[in-house]
Order: sequence, then C-alpha cells, then structure tokens
Amino acid sequence: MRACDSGSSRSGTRYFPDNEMTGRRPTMKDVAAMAGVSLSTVSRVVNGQGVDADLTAKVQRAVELLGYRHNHAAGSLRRSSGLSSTIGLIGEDIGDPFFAAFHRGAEQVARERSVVTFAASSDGNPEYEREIIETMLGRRVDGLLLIPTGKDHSYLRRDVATGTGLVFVNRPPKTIDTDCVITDHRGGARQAVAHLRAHGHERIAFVGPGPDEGFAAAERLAGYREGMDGLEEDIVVHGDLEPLLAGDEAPTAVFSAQNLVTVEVMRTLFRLGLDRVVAHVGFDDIPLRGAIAPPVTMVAHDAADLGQTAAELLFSRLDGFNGRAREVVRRPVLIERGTGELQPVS
DNA sequence: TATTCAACAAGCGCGCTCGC
DNA sequence: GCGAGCGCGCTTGTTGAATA
Repeated sequence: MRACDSGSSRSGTRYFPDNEMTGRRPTMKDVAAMAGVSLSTVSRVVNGQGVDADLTAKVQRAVELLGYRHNHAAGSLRRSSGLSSTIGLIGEDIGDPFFAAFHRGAEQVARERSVVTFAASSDGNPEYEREIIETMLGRRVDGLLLIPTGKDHSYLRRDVATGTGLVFVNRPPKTIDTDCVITDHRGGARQAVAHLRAHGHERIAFVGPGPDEGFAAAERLAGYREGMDGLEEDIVVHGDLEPLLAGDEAPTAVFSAQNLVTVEVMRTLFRLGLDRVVAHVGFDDIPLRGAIAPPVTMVAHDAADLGQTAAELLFSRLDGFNGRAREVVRRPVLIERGTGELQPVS
C-alpha cells in the first residue's frame, strides 16, 4: 500500500491513492492531500466557486483519480440553511401511472433547483405511511409532498413549525394547517355523468373503489350521485362489473372512477363484446391510451401539473413564504375519445 | 495601498467511547 | 447511568500572504 504525507493539514493526514485497499470512500481530505491544497480549496472547487485555474485543475485531477464523490449529507450538516436539497414524495403506490406522472411534474421543478426527489409507497396503510414519513424526516428531507392515506397528521405540526415544507395532494389536510393541491374530484365526476346523460343515457353505473378508500373515492362517488340527480336509481359497483352487465337491468353506460378500475372495465367490456355498445367514461387518464381501441373518453386531471404545482408551493415555503395555508384546486377536463359518445342501444 | 485568493479554524448533528 | 469529549465530512467567515 502506498502512502504519502498530507502536505496540507497540521493534523498530519495521510492519503491512500488506492482507496479500494483502505475500504472507505475518498473524502475531501483525501482530495486535498493528493492535490496538495487545503480542504477549503477543494470545497470551493467542488462547489464551483472561483479558484485559480491551476489549483482547480489539480483538484479536478485528484477527484478523478480518487473517484471522489461529494458528500451532501456532510455538507448539509454545516451549511447555514441546514437544507439537504432533497424532498420526499409519498403516495399509495409509486407504480400507479398517476403517481409516476405526478412524480415527474414535481421532479421537474425540483431539478431546476438541484433538489433530488425520493419517492415511496404507503400501500394505503396509515401506519406504514407514518413510518415512511418519519424515516424521510430522519434523513432530513427539506419537505414532503404527501398524497395522504392516514387521517391524522397532527404529529407533523412540530416539523412544519420548525421549517419542514409539507404539501398535501389530492386530499385537504384535516388535522394540520398546511398547503394543499387538490383535484375537483366531485366536479369531474359530475361532468362525466352529465356527458353520458347528454348522449341519452339514464342507466349509468359507477364502478370504483369504496367511499371508505379515501377522499378522492368518496368525492367521485358523491359527484356521480349529484350527477345522477333526477334519475330513478344509482348503480354503484365496487368490484366485478360482469354480473351486472349480464343481468336484465344492465346499464347502458359506465363511469369508472379510477385509472386501474378503468382498465378492468375495458377488459370486461371487451371480453363480453360490449366495448362498442356500452358507453364508458373513465376518471384519471391511463397510459397506452393511444394504442387502445376503442379509445376511452376520460375525465383527466393533469397529474404532472399537480406535481409541479405542489412542488412550487413547497419551495415557496422553503424560500420563506410564511402566509396562511393555501388550497389550490385543479379542475379536470373531459376529453372526448369515442366511448363516452356512444348512444344507448334500445 | 488595495485587491485577490488560499489557508485556517470554528462548528454543524449525531453516535460513540471513556471516565466518573 | 450520565455527561464530557471526540470524530465524522463538510461549509464558511476570518485571517494573512502575495501581487498589482
């Protein structure tokens, strides 16, 4: 093993060019020793502050030879702001296309500020959600974008009071005063039903998660019921649609209240040969929509826009905005693609 | 003398060790 | 068991040397 004197620090640090043999990652101290400059010079070069060109080249060469990677955790330890340049995104399922698009929107805003995003799934479990939140805060994320599962988030009050950014997405906060971005789920569902009614349908089935499965589900069901006002009966299905379609009182139209449910409804209609017979409007757009025939009419909220807006609210707090909690409502848009415009077959 | 720039040293939060 | 002290890796305000 080669070793040489540090040449800079009075503590007599020795550097080992072949760090693989020391079994630890190279630090700034190692870079400084190899380049023959002080630690602060390395810090300035690494952080892009103006340092003499020759010294910069020496430092950059040492960085390259040692394979040095900047330790942001150590940096945030000392940095006066105490910020880690990371934010956490938590939703029920990061595999959900909605969450993926939401993440992308938030990431775009974060990237402009050199902030890294971490994402995690709560699996719809409030206890696990809390565990993830605690873990992310323990890792000193600067803020959280939370698509909440749990009902009580009062345990975050102290974190918010001490500067941690927190934005609720798609569900307004009940037990904590914080910013939120929500979709007008109720209005979107009303719009879907109104669209189907305008095309002559009266027997319209709602297919979706149960009202106990969150704010969005409950709001969409409520919007459906409001939209159905004046008609004889609501047809609400939480599960398999097939038995209903096979019965005598089959609906002439279906409103599916969530993207994964929409996919299931499409499969069922296709299997029964009803995909061009029963009208269908879905809530939440789905991937591969262009490759699907017939194309499904959608009430789409722009998940990327939600992510972007939520991130902007979060960063405005981190930048010092100290006003009252804000609520931004995004109205979904109905996109006609064909299935929602089918007329009822008499 | 004024300006530039690198070195020094303090200190951040946390975990660990050591001595009482 | 408890508190003091230290080390980790880094940033940043201050200091002082070199140069114009």
